[in-house]
Amino acid sequence: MGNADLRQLAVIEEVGFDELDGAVAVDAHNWLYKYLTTTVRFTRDDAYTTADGTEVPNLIGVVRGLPKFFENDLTPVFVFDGRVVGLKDEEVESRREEREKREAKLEEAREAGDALEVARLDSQTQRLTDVIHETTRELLRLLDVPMIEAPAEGEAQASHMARTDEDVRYVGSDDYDCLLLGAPLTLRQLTSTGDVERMDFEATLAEHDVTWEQLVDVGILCGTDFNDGLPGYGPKTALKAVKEHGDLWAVLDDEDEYIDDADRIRELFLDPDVTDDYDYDDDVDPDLDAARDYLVDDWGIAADEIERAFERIEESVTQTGLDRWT
DNA sequence: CGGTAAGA
DNA sequence: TCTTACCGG
Repeated sequence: MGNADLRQLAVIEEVGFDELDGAVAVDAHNWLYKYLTTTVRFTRDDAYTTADGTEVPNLIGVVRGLPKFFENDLTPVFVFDGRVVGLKDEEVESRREEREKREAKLEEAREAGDALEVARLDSQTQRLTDVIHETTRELLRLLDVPMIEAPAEGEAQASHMARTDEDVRYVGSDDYDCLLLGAPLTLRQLTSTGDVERMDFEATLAEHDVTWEQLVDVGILCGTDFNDGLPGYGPKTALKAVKEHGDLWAVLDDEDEYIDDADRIRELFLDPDVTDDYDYDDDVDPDLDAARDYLVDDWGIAADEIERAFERIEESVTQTGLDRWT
């Protein structure tokens, strides 16, 4: 039941930032989530929580995460999710169960007086709140960072842009779904300090001598966000079966198995709900004073927490000028 | 999602 | 060698 199965099939190369340039369509949800779970420490609630208890770890996270793009000649285009798409009842149900399990553990920790565990579980349940989304957008707006609203899933829109928009060279996401969505080059680990992983769609197809449709079929057999996959089918077995029988239907026929809505799931990857009706200006001209005021005056962020990040943004944006691809 | 231990 | 289940982040 994991897309991580696809890692074993994907052609992935480590690349240095100096090998990259151009625009990258960043899956905003994935980037924010990753940033909040890795960089922002739940042990330091104080720095990220306002006087009235609103948690806005994203404000520091976003402003500290941006210089990495600018300093390396990458223009981020943040792609936000639209409406939630296509989740089956089973998936909704299992998420509800997960949430209830977490809440039970949280209650348990509260009763035991385990403050650290409470903070940890708390930060897991909160995560990407409406406030976090709204304030992230406002901050990006002030910093003049390009943003796109996806009609449905952000990673689908980002993958579509990388496939069809000649100015967009990469998708930025850690999600292996991007491979099934046909994103030519996906940059993983953009939030970490080390090297970036570049996942190559065409090279992956060539490596295993399969078509895009067949790769999607392999993914469905292993299991995706939308289905459970066949028991006993991991990446190797699924790939072998699809190549042997040609496509998903032939494999299911041979195994006398059935996957609910398989045709619909296939379409979610091969022909997702995306739009060409977007535009953005990659000539980034941030209003640094306004952004700084927003963080410090409106949200009470300590000025010294963000000063260095602002210096880096100012230097990199004014020095290189991010408009050289227009 | 990554790592890993266990089992088939 | 491959799949699964679990945990910690």
